[in-house]
Amino acid sequence: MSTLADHIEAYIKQMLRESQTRTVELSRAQLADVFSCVPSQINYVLTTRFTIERGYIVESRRGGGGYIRIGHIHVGDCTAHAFDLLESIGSELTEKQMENILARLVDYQVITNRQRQIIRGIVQQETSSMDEGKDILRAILVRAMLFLTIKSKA
Amino acid sequence: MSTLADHIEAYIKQMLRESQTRTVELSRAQLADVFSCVPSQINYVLTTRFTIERGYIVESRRGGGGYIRIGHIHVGDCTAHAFDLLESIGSELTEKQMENILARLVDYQVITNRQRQIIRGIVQQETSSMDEGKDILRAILVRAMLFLTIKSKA
DNA sequence: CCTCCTTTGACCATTACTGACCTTAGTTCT
DNA sequence: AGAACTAAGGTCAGTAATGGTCAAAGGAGG
Repeated sequence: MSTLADHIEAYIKQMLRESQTRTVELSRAQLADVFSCVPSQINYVLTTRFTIERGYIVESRRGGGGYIRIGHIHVGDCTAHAFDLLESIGSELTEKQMENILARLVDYQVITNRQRQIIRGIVQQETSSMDEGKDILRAILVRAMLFLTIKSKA
Repeated sequence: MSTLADHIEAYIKQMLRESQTRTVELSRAQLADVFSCVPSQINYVLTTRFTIERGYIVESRRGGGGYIRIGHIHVGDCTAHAFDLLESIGSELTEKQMENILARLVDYQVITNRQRQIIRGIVQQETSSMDEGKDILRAILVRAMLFLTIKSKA
């Protein structure tokens, strides 16, 4: 965690944690000012880190009294939600899609950060020597490992 | 007789030993500079020495503020046997071979009986619709799930 | 010699950050 | 009501800063 974008991300997540409603409203210009950066840097952080794939919803309004509102989708039963996520994996899974799923499962505390790293390593290991079909094998592997993890807990 | 790669390996391992968290973060370019070599030499060392089989987890990020992070997973004696078993899995694994391995792992208390059943189910699920290559996929799946289980414990 | 491991470098991919320019919404003046 | 002004936020393309890949060359040992 060392770039400006990382710090802004952490800052927003902290605000989210502190808010009861899992929603924060902020002013782009003000936030940019806090971090002494250009306002568009905020957009950069929002579009790269607070995506719908990771469970965030960002709304905004321009003009006078404009704002940016960030919400985090959280479900009561994390395990159930994890199952849904897993079932959404089709026959292929790109690295980006995998990252998003892992990020959400870490968020939901269904897997630990360490487990995420291990899963990444294993997938990389197993797919590295392939020249085609990586996405297919990745889908199978991720599904298998996550199912095992989730079911082992239940 | 030690090569440059050996020195870099030793250097990183030293850093790991000195770190409290068993994790080090480094800059590829800087490290290459320390050893006056091309940056890709670092990748060579990482891919040949810091593999998941040897218990290392390597993460990296490109771009501004990029980094390479290396973590180490200790495996206890209780799981050492399990590791040997896993490494004995070749490119194919029949159902019988799988059953043998699972039985031994249950014996060693590396996995529970319940986990064995879950693994069976997942393998069944994933291979059922294939008409050839089942043994290959089974090898990959079992290896992945068992690696994950063992390493998650460490 | 032949093979395997090491080393290098040219070329590639990804991520972060900035600034000029654009769009939208509210407010005020005529 | 309409025009002009003010106050937000949005886009996008360019630049810089990293790390990744791969094939070819080099070298040590058998």
